[in-house]
Amino acid sequence: MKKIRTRFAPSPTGYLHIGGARTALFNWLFTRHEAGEFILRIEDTDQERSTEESTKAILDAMEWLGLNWDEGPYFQAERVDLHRDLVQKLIKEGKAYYCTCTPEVLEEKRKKAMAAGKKPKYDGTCREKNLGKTAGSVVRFRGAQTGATVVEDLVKGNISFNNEELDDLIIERADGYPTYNFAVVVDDALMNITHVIRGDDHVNNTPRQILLYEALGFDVPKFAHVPMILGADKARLSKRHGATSVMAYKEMGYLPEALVNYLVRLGWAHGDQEIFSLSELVEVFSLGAVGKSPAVFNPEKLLWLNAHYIRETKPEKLCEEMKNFWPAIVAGADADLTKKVIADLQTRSRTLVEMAASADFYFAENLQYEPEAAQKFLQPEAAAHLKEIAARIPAWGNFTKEGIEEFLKSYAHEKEIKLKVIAQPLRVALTGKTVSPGIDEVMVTLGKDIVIKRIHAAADWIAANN
RNA sequence: GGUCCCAUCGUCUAGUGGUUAGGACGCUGGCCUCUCACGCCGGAAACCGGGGUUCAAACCCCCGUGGGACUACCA
Repeated sequence: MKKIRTRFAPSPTGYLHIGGARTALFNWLFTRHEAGEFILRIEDTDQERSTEESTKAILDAMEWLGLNWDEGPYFQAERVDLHRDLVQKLIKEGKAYYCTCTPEVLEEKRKKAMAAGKKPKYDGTCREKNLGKTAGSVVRFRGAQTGATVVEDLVKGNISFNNEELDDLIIERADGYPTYNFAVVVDDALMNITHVIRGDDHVNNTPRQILLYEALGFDVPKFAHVPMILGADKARLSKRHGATSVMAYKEMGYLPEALVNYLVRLGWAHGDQEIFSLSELVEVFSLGAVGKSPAVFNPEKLLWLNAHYIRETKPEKLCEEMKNFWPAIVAGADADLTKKVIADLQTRSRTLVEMAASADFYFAENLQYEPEAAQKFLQPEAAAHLKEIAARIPAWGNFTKEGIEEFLKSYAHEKEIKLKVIAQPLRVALTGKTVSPGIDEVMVTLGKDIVIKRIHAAADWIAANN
């Protein structure tokens, strides 16, 4: 049996977007599952729109997602000699011909045909003229005009096209560069790609490509067209639906595991399972389980998955991830402290950005109180409790989560008050907010000294403001 | 317009002739509780419509309807 070889072939005309990432992911999973080889090829034959920055951005995003490749990146534009040779071969064999119709004339004819309610396909003006190469001429493929071409698709099943629907597509442009449909066939064939997995916006191109494979004498690979990703309005996902760049999600504080897990569940399922690690996916992924219908991108569920992975990830590892998100003051903080802060915040953060935002009070030199919080809880009746607690803490030996809980409870019991009577004022004193991690966790993380200092500061504040 | 694809809760989906149509996100009631989360228990919520085939159809067939893609000297 032939070794499985797949490829991801983005065009470097922008960042790697969500849809492309999922296509890459499906390719990668299928290949790793089959122990095949995954090739990366940059389709940069559009000289106008391709940029190096885009190429780099795509590579970065692939790496961030953990989608490594075995060969490449190859650059299609560096292979034009190959393409041109094969174009010449087709011309010699009478399977392609020069065409001198100008884009303007073609556009005109298209409009007319549309207006008359006819198919806007190339009318074959130059098909039998046997023209030679001239300035501005292009090369067209002489397509079959009868019969049918069947695409045997691994996810959609057999799709049949009447060849008369297919017109003579341009395979080499006036500038001497091959067009997509030609270059992709040549490269996939020459790179021994066995399975072409791509978005289903390509299904209509596939019969022409099959004809090209056959004309060139190449084996036709297997095809798998995965459905599109749509926005909330069911239109193809685009910028107006929100962030579509993979790296934008990194910047917004998403973990790659979350994005991968979310993306794979768009159009693919394994029973009722929702959570998958990359290695687990490699084990269970199959193209047969890919659905046929398009999926709407749902940011809420992504957020849930991200929260899940933030909760599940070890604080040590999150420390690393958090480096780009912490406020500036954290730079000098010691790793032990940041680890504790992360542990406190893990169940309460849906993104790393959120986590950083809710961590600021830990590092504040002079804690600011939220006005409503201070007004409600930093009242004279709380001051005595705060002072007494601060006075007792130094002697309290067991300064752990459990120890503090015990300390607070026994204090409340002794004073015959509810725990919450002192918990909220303490919370405001220590965090400046009414919402925070558990008061015991906060105290442990902050440490005795800062706790005492902040409680005194709150008592002073009460005295000064009443 | 033509060609092609698609169709189960709002969304992602399980389901391949006989199920109280299952799970997840979101929404929602409750429990837990020092606040907020987490967690746990419960609820509302779907087979696009019409014809067939069959003892029996979400599942098979046909026709509608709706959505999407393509229709470039873009990929």
